[in-house]
Amino acid sequence: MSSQQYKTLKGMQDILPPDIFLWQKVEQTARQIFSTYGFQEIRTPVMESTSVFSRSIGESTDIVEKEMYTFTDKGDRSVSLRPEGTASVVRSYVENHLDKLPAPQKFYYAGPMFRYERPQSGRFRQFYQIGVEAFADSSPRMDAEVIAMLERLLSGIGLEGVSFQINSIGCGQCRPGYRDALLSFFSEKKEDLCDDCKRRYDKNPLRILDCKASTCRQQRQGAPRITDHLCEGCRTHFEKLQTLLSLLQISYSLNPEMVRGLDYYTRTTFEVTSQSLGAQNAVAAGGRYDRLVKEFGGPETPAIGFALGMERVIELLKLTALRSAPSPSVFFAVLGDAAGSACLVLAEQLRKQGRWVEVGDAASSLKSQMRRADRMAVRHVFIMGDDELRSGMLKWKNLAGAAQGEVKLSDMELFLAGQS
RNA sequence: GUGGGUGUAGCUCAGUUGGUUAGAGCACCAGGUUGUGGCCCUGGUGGUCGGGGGUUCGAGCCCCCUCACUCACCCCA
Repeated sequence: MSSQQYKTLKGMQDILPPDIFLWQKVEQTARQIFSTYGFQEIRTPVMESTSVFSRSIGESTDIVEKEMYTFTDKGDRSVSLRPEGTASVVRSYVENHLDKLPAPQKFYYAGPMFRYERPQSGRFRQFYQIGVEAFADSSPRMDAEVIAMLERLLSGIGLEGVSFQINSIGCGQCRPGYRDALLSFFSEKKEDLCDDCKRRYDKNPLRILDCKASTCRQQRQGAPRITDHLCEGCRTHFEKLQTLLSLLQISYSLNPEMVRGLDYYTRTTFEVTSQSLGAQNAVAAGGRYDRLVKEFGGPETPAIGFALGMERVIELLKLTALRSAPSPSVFFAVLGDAAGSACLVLAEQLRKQGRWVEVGDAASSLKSQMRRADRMAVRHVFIMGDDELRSGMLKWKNLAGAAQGEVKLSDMELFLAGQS
């Protein structure tokens, strides 16, 4: 405790067994499901030129203004650890001319992100996201596919009690008009808003819509809705998406007050939340960003993606899923040095077949070795001593039940094959 | 960056109005007669009571400072 000199940095943590098995399960499921939708993995560096993030996420967002791990490298360049995944993927898309691949181009990534924030429940300075990005398809069908894929992932790993919310925040055509409508609506109520919202009024008025303060909740009664201000294109896109989601039998709710923190979003936005998580209740979030590739110097390319917060998903899984750590299939309890050596050889043979095999410590008692095997939840224990070595007959015991018996050394593999 | 809460064994926590070598449960290790786990019994390992200073004859308990963790706000996955 206090005698410990070294510890992880604030907001960073080790991921250890048995938790790690949940992480692996989520990652494996994601890879499997994503592949059925034609998404391929992309790995980008965790560090980029600072401008990659500041230009895409938005110069005046909190992420860029105060939450990035930014420093100057030895070549006097400003570099930053990635605070999210999309900017890097878009940079890579443009840099590697991925638009020349058959359209649409679909990618996923998994890895750590970094934000210098005060940690709290479900929020860390190093956190992991699994994300996907689909380029060069502006159709609401792609929106529906991406959302369906997310839904299948979450149900595939056994998550329950999460809800999908969708919204459209319009495009460069219609959002300015909505923003003006919002500003004029709140202009006379500004003094009654909380201090944070007075600031939001100038900086990001859409944020007033999801303020938690009760006074602001009252003040925004009757505020104009983005969905009533969408241009023709955005409106039909949004309506079509809803039709498709219903067709796919994905349950969702409309949330016209859902806003986005990142500047690059257009049209469709969506979010998956859970009531079991505390204040940071978003499990996954995403949306369409039809102008970002162009802003990065690439061809005009629509795109949509989402990111899922691993720690939050794991937290939810821990609430419901039973934790089953893998366990050895075979344990050799050995008595005497000669038996120990013999079992070392046997263990190698069985491991070649992919079995997890443990060999006990010949220096400790049989009782102690049995206890150890039990605590590891081993399926089969074999006892090897001088007698067995001489006769070539091994004693076996099934720890789950209490069955025991003998088996010829030469029949062991057959025996195990029959048992499992 | 702002506010609240908590810091006693690996984990979860007791610790009476400040008073002798600081406890429990769980976990871990080992025994309970020759080579058999789980249940039970016994024993053992393990703590400078987050750190520093102060008050006192005496501080895990009181005061100050500090650090860490945690929850919430801001913001966000």
